[in-house]
Amino acid sequence: MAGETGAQRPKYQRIADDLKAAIERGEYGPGDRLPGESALAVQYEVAPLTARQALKILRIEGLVETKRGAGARVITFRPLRRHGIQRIAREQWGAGKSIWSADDDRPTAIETSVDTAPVPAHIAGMLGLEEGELVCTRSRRFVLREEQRPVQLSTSYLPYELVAGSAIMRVDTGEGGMYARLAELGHTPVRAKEEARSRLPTAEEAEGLAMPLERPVIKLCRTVFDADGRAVEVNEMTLDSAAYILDYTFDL
Amino acid sequence: MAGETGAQRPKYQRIADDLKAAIERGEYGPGDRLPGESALAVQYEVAPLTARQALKILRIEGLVETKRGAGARVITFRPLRRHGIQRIAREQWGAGKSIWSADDDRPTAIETSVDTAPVPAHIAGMLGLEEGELVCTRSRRFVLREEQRPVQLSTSYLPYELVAGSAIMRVDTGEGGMYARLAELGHTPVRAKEEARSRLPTAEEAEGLAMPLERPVIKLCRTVFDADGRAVEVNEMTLDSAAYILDYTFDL
DNA sequence: CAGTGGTCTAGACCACCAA
DNA sequence: TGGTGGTCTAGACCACTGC
Repeated sequence: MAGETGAQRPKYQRIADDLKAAIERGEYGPGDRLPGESALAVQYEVAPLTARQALKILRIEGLVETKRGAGARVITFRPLRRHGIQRIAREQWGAGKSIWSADDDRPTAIETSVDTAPVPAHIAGMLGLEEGELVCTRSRRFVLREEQRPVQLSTSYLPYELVAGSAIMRVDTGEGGMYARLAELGHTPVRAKEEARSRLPTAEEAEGLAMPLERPVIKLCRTVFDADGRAVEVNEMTLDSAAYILDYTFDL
Repeated sequence: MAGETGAQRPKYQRIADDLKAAIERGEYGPGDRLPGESALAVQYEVAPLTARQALKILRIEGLVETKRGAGARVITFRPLRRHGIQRIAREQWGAGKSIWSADDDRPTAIETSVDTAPVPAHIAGMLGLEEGELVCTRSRRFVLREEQRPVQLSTSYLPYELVAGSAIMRVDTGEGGMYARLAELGHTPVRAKEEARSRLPTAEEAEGLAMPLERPVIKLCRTVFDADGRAVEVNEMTLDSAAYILDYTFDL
């Protein structure tokens, strides 16, 4: 049977392929329990560890969720679509809307904390600050409203000197959000830069996103500039890589 | 053990953390060989499999490259920065430049193959074609010139009816590339949409990119539209997730 | 050739969940 | 409380690399 492309595909890959295909066919629906690793071991005549490696693949891809006493259950897999450009377009916050309303799946909010602290070393350069200068930090955790599932961690850094005393330092930034307030302060955001890369999560990130350690996160870093070219905000985001599609639409 | 700091952090995670820190400190430079798994097993007093799990983490993050008879060697890790927007700006191809010249790391070359085939099902909708209609496919493989390292697979789909007989169906599309030719055909690209998501590679993708099966790829799908809003090209790209930073800079 | 990593087996203990 | 997955051990064989 084997012998086509790369000689023999490992057993755990074949088992994973089978399970994926079964999920694809609808044989296991969202919430259904997959066969346990011991059952798979018997069925495929492999050692339990080999069966587990197969399940691990599905977990990395976000197809199943495994819990210790429970089994492996199929996830309702509908990735969020994040519109990187339209969502922070001026029409959004200019009209008093939250930037989230530009997304297909708006269901998100939660757990905002505002603080003042010395600028972290890796942020200082991006904001044009010296070591030791103060920034306002706004940390948020976004959770899907219905499923209770956390999908994003976010921390914004703004120069303290710029936003001190403004509504940006309050948990509720008011109509139009942070960008509308920045505009009122004379620093209208006119340009943004987003950098996306992928890496494995830290223990804290994995816990905060309720995701396995072996699944990568997308680190998204947005820098926003005013008309003078000054960086007024750096937003570091952490996304579950299996939960998101990033979307950028632009004119040439 | 001595310190109870880790509490419940798995041993293989601790070992991986140690190795990452050592690489960070420069203790192991690019090309250096890390201790083998048996050496690690002795050093940390764990089973060989546990040591291997640690090395697997470094391999997923792209810090080391493992080969069967050789050991684990530290990678020269300089992620490529891909400018999603500027690189296909009209000034680029309009001036006769290759779109790659917009990137910091232009060192990329090819293996182009052009073909004509029925449109794949998942592409048909994006191009507004019916099942069975023909498309021109341009498949390429991009390799870092110096290191010989493959970093991207790419397949473009264009409606056959649109490009039949043009230079787009030749391997060398001429000055300014495909987009300049599309403009000459009366379908000047004016708008683009890029979708990025992450998943584990297929066996073919992993082989084509010379990367491990357990490290995710970034699937990047670009659709390009002309002034009439017609989709004239769909480009499906596969990127090594450890090798790329995606960069989108835009006005609000 | 000796040594390496990749896969696999056959056990074990533990933390945790569900019935 | 019984069964689950998460971690770990102690072996094994094979494919491959470098000498």
